[in-house]
Amino acid sequence: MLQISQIKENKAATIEGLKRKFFKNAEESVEQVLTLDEKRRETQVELDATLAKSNSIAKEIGAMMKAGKKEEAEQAKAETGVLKARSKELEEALKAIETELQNELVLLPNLPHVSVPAGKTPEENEVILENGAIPELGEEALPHWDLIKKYDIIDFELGNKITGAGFPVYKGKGARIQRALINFFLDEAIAAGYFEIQPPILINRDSGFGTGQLPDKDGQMYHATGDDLFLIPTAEVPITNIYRDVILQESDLPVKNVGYTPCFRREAGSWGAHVRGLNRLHQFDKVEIVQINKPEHSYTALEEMSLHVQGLLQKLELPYRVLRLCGGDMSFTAALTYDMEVWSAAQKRWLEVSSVSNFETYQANRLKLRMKSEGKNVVLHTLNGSALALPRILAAILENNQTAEGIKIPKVLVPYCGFDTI
RNA sequence: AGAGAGAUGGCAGAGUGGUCGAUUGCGGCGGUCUUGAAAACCGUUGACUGUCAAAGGUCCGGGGGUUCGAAUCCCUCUCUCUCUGCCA
Repeated sequence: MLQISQIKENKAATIEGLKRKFFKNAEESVEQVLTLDEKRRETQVELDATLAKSNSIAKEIGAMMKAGKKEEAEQAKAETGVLKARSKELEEALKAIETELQNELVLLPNLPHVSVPAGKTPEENEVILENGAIPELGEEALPHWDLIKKYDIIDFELGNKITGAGFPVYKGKGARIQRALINFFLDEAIAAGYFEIQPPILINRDSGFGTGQLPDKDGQMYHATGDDLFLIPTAEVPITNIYRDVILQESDLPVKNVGYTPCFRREAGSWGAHVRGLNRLHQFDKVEIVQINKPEHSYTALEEMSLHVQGLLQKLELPYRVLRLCGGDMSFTAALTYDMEVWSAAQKRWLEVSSVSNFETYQANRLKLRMKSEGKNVVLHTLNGSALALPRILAAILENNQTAEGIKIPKVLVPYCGFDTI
């Protein structure tokens, strides 16, 4: 959620930023927000004055009662009736204005960072780096959905039976390489200074709101209606919400957390081409890194996170590229996002395996996540990124490393797996 | 799941209708003393909002109500603890 104070101070820049995110009616929305805020302040001021008067009369009545001036007290009581009615009126008005303001504010996406390229579609994302040799496979090379059958390591049919489409069953070496990847990713993050967290994977509405999944994206999450809880789409949600309504000390920063969780996404409406096999699932595993930083350090942290993710891909010997997303392709809440994609040699296309973003104050403002600095509360910056999401990494490993003798496991994973070939 | 008890400032813990935004202790901060430290003693110390600064407003788990006035009374929700039951 954008900060009203920021919108007020940088009205033109706000409108311009909203436009770069292809937000419709930017002028009108900003105007509406500012008008509502003005109205809110006026109402608040009048309400405060009315309450102040009531308070002082109530105090006087107390004194009169003590002094035994009963009649005077009765008279004063009669006086408060008008004030009471007025303050009730104002309170209701204030509530209505605040709700309206909140509803309006929540519709505004985050503003893009200056370095975000113009553009609307994925084609307009900027490729800023490509690393690693693209493997050339022979004609007989198989896509991963055939490889998993050939070696019997992941079973989609069994998943269909137990749950439904998009819930694969990992078996034998398939299960073991999953576990190896998770441990490898966690160990690497811990070595880079991250603190491991194992959060709940069901979240309540407040948490969903805090990181921006609610109110508008509830259709993307699985909903446990009996308890009104949601299955997390990413560990970002519970790990960032640890800091909801928290005021940190300057010395606590930066906060660097890492967590492994399964992730659940309904992916309603996004099924179709290019989603075969492991490319898109309803349940998948992911190790997520989350940082909380002072505003002046957040972009350095973003680069650091990007390099961390790239280091993982290098160690796994996967060819990858880094994209800087354009305004139109970035998520609602991000100010700057790098996507990491690995080359899938049999599908012959890039697969997104990580998305590293700086949200600046957008989430922190909703979360009320601040730091106390020189007596003032400063809204902090939040960042997060996948490090990494498993299924597409596994797909790339399977496809890129296939040989006549089997699939070669990347060296760095061998100690974690306990085998070097599938 | 059933019965009972409870939720108050960083922590502990008073407060049952009128200078209570809240006694007190610990902790924190400042000082005296000391070569230095500790101890002791003195002072100070909740948060949010608002403002140039004030004033003002809000907050005693959340929400609602009674009252001129609520931490205190009523309703409701959530959570915690104890006992019983069940269970990985």
